[in-house]
Amino acid sequence: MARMSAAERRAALARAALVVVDRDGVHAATTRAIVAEAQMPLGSFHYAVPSRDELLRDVVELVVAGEGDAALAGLLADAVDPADAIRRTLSAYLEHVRSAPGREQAMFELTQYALRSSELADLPAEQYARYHALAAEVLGAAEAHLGIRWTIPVADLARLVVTITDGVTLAWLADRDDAAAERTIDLATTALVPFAVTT
Amino acid sequence: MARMSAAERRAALARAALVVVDRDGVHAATTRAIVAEAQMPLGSFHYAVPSRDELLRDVVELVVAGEGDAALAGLLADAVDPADAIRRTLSAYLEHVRSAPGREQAMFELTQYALRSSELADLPAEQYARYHALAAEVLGAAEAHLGIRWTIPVADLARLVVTITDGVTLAWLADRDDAAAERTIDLATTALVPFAVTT
DNA sequence: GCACGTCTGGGACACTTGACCAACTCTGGG
DNA sequence: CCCAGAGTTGGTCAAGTGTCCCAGACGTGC
Repeated sequence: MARMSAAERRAALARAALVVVDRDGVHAATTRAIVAEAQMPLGSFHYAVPSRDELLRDVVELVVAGEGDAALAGLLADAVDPADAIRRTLSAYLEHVRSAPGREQAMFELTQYALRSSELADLPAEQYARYHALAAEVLGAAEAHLGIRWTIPVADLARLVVTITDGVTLAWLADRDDAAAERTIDLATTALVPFAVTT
Repeated sequence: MARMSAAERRAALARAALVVVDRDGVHAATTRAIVAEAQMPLGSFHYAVPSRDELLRDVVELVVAGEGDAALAGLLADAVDPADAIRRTLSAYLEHVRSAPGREQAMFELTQYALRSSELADLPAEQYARYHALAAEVLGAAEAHLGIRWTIPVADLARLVVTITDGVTLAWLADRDDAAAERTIDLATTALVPFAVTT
């Protein structure tokens, strides 16, 4: 194995763990599966990381960061009106989920796992705070880009948006019904539009 | 141990497994933990059930059935208008979650677990079909009780409602923010009301 | 009364898991 | 040059896992 610092090795292990969790689920992310994915000997694991839970914390960080990048990537591009913008944004999110279902499922699994763990119990709250902040950021940017104003506090609307994306994702993961998911997004769009007024 | 048929024993094991899953999570629902909860010797397990996964299938059935009872229990009681009815129903659901967070989390965990398992992969689709049907039933009953009509197909609206309850539950489980959850419900109510017209 | 099929329950097996260690190798600063 | 400390690695441990087995107890039909 190439020589690398403990910090680098830890980061590499976190990336490998994410690959395993994505492909096989959290319950399959054993120390051995992770080092196999990272092509390291088992001994390296506890040299770079104090415990398995500690590494999973890193993985959550990784997932949350990745989620942010995807959400912000050029969504408000060329929408003609608020309804179009909302629909496109939600559809883009669904597309993001469809392109990597395992990763999105891993996100849920990690949240549930953390909630049950005494050492990781604080993570989910932080994780969702980040999601809500991210959604608020997108909504705030939309005001400027579309020449509109939200008639209710952006923080509240952000939470509702995350609620909808989570719910749509969960149902789609369960039944993989693309058409139904699109219809739900259309409906949600119709329901959200009245919260925007043109300035 | 009292004498009982294999079928009865299987049902008792399923109930015990649900208690364990509720309290400690799916990953803690080992054969030994389940038989300990049911106060049975370990040997009884594989006499009554061919495999652990097979029992988890029963548990999902149990949860889904219980969920249905809770959702239908006197929700449309005494609402003065559609908005009130929607808000009360969603709030009642949130209260249901708050009173038994472990069970609701267990529901999500079981869904995710089933999605990863090759033998249980068909369960989540069925599970969500039941949820959607249940929501549609409630919405249909609301039309009669409230003297309204939904302006869009009830099936589509049902999926949106499940989307919202799932999303609200997920966020609340993560941050336990009662006030924020209530605000989300208020907002969702406002967004849904336009889909109802009085007849 | 008695055999036969159902049920009981303690023990065992083969395997996986997270964690740890002691012995080795390499590298950079004095 | 050399040596202290950082990094590497295979082996090992105790605990826990799902599954299976079998000797016995029970209760029911003949």
